[in-house]
Amino acid sequence: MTIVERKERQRAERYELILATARELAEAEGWDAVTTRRLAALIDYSQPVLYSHFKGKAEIMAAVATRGFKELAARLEAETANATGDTDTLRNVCAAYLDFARSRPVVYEAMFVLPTKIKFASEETPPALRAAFAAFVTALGPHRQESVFLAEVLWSALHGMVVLMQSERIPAIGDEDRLNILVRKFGNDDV
Amino acid sequence: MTIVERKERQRAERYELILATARELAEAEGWDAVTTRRLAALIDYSQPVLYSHFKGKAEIMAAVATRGFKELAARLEAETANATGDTDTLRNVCAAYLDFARSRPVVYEAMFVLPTKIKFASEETPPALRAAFAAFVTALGPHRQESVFLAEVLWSALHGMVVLMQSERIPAIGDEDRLNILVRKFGNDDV
DNA sequence: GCAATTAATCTAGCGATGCTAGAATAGGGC
DNA sequence: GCCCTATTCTAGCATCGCTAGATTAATTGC
Repeated sequence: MTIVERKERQRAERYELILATARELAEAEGWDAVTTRRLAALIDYSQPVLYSHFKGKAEIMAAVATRGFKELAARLEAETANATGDTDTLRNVCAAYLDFARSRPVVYEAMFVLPTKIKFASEETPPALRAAFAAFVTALGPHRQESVFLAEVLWSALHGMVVLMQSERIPAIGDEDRLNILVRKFGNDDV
Repeated sequence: MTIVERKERQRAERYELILATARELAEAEGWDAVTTRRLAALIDYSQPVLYSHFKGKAEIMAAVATRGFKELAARLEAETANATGDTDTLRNVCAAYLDFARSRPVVYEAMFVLPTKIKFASEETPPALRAAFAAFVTALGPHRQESVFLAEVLWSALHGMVVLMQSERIPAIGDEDRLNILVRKFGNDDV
């Protein structure tokens, strides 16, 4: 069985190599530059090898996105876990979300912008994605009415800020100010 | 000169035909289906004719987007103009924005989602786009601190709701509830 | 250790895409 | 009616995602 194991391990390594290379190429030149030919050349294999791991380019991007969900969830949960009960938890979670988007713009794009087959807000939703959303609900504090809708609106605002900034539709400067406003508006002093 | 005039008029008509056809095809099957070949076939001309009007597909989409800015600005200004001073102005403007996105999803996509050469928040920004943004500032009411940043955050929230809904990342139901929350949070009772 | 079988990988190609150079065709001016 | 100019089309390029079939490598059976 050890031969089979070795093969499986090598396949798994190549799977990871494809994902890492796709992400790096996207980070360097954008998703449009991630063509199956370039990706194959970068991993020193021919095109069809990609299709033995993934059904197509979209599935590669979905896999990169799934990794992103895990990282995002970890970052957000780190903030809610450390929550000392002070009122800064909401701000910290929002800041962590914006930081993630800033540090991994193309992964963010695959997760939340580009067409994806990943199901949101359904039973098939990946656990990491649910966890990330749950962090918003937690950060908004307990005992609030319509907390799911509230979290959706907060997330919408953050997402809007991210994509409008990334596409240069709102200025990069003002970042901090906008976060301040958002936290003030969604803080726990109910209006 | 009458012959030249006729030619110019025919060219202008064909320009409009291209834009209308591109929009209709996008509305029917999405922007991916708007290929230069299909578009040319639909207007009963060959491909290169498109390039005598536009530099490329991106420019056609930008032209459709520009028309969209005008329509959006008109819709939003209709709400701020009718403002009787009551507190519903903000809600009406937000609702008008969401309605526009709902009624013209692909135009909205060209305006605010897809990569575009149209400059936002700069001196080259089209007047209609400025007017639309100004409507948000107005709707938020006078004498408010950081009114531009505030408007940017409001717009971000609305945009986030639109794109996350259109890409099925937040559920279609809850629409009304989310609007209620947003208006409550951004209402003029400063916190 | 060698042949036969199976698995892995590659070459080559299909039907599209956006875009364009050069040929063909129309139209207006004299 | 002829010529010239402007318009439009035909045909093709490079590239895209993806795949069938040939080819090579690895594994198994003897």
